[in-house]
Amino acid sequence: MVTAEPALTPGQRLPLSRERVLRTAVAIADEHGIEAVTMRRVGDELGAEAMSLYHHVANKNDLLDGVVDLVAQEINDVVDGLDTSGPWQPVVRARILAARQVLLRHRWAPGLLATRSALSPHVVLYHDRLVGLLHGGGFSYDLAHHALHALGSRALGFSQELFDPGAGASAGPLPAELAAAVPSLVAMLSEVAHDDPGATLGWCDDQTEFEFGLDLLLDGLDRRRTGS
Amino acid sequence: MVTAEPALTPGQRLPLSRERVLRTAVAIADEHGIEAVTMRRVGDELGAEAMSLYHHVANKNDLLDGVVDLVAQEINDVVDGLDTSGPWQPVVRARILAARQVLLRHRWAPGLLATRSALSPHVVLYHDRLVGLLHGGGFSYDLAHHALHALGSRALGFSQELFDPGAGASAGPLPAELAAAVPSLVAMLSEVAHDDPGATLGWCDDQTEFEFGLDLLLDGLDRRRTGS
DNA sequence: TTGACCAGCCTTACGTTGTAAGCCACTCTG
DNA sequence: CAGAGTGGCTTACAACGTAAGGCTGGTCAA
Repeated sequence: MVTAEPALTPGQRLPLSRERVLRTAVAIADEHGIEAVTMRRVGDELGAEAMSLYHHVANKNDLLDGVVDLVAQEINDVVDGLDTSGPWQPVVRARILAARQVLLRHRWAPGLLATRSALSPHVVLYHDRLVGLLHGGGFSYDLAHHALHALGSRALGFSQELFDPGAGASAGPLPAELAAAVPSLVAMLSEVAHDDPGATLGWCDDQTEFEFGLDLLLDGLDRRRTGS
Repeated sequence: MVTAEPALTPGQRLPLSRERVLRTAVAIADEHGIEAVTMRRVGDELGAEAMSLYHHVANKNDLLDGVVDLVAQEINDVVDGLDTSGPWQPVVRARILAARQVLLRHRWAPGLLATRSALSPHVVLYHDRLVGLLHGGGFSYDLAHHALHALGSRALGFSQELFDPGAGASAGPLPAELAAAVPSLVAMLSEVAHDDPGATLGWCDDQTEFEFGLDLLLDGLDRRRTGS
């Protein structure tokens, strides 16, 4: 039972709608992972047949696009409430970290975001506001443009980690024969106290590391801005 | 056990092997995209049946893991030939840009890399060498660890772009009603001369923008290293 | 030499997926 | 009241990964 429903006269069913379909898909993904989102499953959850969904979404691709946009909308709802006064850097930083918090509620979302080619209106909106803040903070549009590229997915609060250097410490050591071949990693991992394997966003992207990389970029951008 | 290739009498068929299966999968992906890589298709291409592949790969997941590792191996083959003398920063920079060149030959690879959870031995090797270079260049292991996280997928030569700010310029303007809602983006795009929509790596990640973001990170890391 | 074994191929079949096609029951509108 | 949506449902199909097992030729111990 995924959605709270208004009281209906018994026997009557709440009609489907694009909104309900998308929200149900998000709920399923939150609870069982994105791979559990199938047309039949979404239909089941709504007490309908898979084919009925096609009256509200064009196809599964469209459904996933809608799901992404819904998450992006959730991000915008959060960041629009943030204070935008003061120097650009803490403002942008807080905004990105707030977006990140939303994505932490939908761990499957970064992976989905990354595979969508169609541009979600709310993702575009998000970046528009970001450019506005940068420009208002003294960035030329040219530098703001570079900034968007440089931040990449970090602008929305996640980063792509291809391989988790901390996994060897927490999830058991590397396979022995591989460990012998990677002395620098072994040395690094034995020295790094990676004692907070807490909230990660997919690819060993814990909060501290995310903020480190983000600040590296923001500091660098500010230096480019002031021409120092 | 890798058997040397036997001289075949004409009409006889080259036997399958994990190596051949993986190389064929890479070839199919290069030519028709990663979604064209199905067990049946790989089998066809080898003149064999889909089920025969299972004698050489455990399942499709294993096949894709192998494909990723093959690409990573190709990267290692290239970067191992690079000069590693001199200051760390240009050495690492050149190495990452060389890795990028390999990925540009396999445009589907970044997307695949991003979805694999199992760690590829060659990806691990690549990062080991990178850590070695950083440490040799004056990084503490702790800072090197942060550096890996900060670079993320950029260490291997690509970046995750969720939305292409240049697409509006090259692929026709945004939908009109959306354009009206994003004044900052419109202003930015009208000012930015985005005249080289050439070699991109998936998500509007052209060479200039990639290098801009990379240098931002490398400069920042060097500053952290020297404690300035 | 012979017989057991087995690696490496093939065939058949099943469950799951997205979705095309079409039926039917409403509710509007002319 | 006729006709046209609108929004459900049923049926059916092709493509996918892969389980199960058959055939065949080569290897090797007895």
